[in-house]
Amino acid sequence: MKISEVSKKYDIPVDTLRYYEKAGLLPNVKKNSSGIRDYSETDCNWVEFIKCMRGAGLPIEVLKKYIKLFYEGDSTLTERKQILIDERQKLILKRDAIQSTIERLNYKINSYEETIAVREKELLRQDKS
Amino acid sequence: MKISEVSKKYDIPVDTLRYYEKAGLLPNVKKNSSGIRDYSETDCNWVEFIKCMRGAGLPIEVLKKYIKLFYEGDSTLTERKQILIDERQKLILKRDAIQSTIERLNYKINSYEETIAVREKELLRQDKS
DNA sequence: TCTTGACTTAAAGTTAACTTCAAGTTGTAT
DNA sequence: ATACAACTTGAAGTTAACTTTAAGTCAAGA
Repeated sequence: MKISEVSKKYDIPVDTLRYYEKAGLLPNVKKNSSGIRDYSETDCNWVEFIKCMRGAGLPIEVLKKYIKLFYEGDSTLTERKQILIDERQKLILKRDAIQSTIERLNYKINSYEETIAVREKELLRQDKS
Repeated sequence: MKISEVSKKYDIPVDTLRYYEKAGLLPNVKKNSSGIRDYSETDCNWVEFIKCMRGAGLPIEVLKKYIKLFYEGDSTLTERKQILIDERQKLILKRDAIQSTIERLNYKINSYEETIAVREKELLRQDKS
């Protein structure tokens, strides 16, 4: 798979894909004799994984570390697991912060609706008098 | 209230408080005759609001717009409400993306646990033989 | 063969949100 | 009075994650 196809498939700019590779997130993308990238299925799965994790805000550095350990083999299993546990915990906190902000916004939006309703009634009363 | 007290109360660096003010998020902080800031209760409430919204990732620019409109009075009520609705929607999407990433991590962590358990059993069997 | 569009690189530029720095002023305790 | 911590400003520096630019190479169609 060429970079432009991967780009389309996962909706990630080609520049970003090359950037990820340079940053160490895709250490195994092969190139043909003329230097053009050919993404394997495994590469694509990594791209999809990276997209998901980045979408939740995991830093490049963390993903880099994780992927590096992955390619080091089974001796890094527990370390990799710990990274995922740590990041999951951060996501839980982040999700909860967002959730309570959503609830605060719900409350505020309701207040706005009430205030606006009152203002409209007042205008109506003025029209009639 | 002095800036250092506000900083302590809300756990926000003084530099960040001054930065917020410069960015237009705290347009009403008064200064005494020698130029030292004196935060009113209203200022503090804005600080708390900003902290909450920033904690969920709302951009400075959005908060700046909202606060500007607030100080323009009742004629901006519906526009302010719309900003909150838009930002709430973004937060909902963000929360859901994080939630599905958490679930994916749950699954992966479970897989790691199983894999590690198998590895440990294998080691044990080797020890015995 | 020539053009065109996709590919390559390294390096510089951008954006958001701080964070630090330099240089000076003020308030309080001894 | 003097030290010293906290305050002030404007400007420069930092970090993460892209994004753009410049300058070139490669492959396929007219």
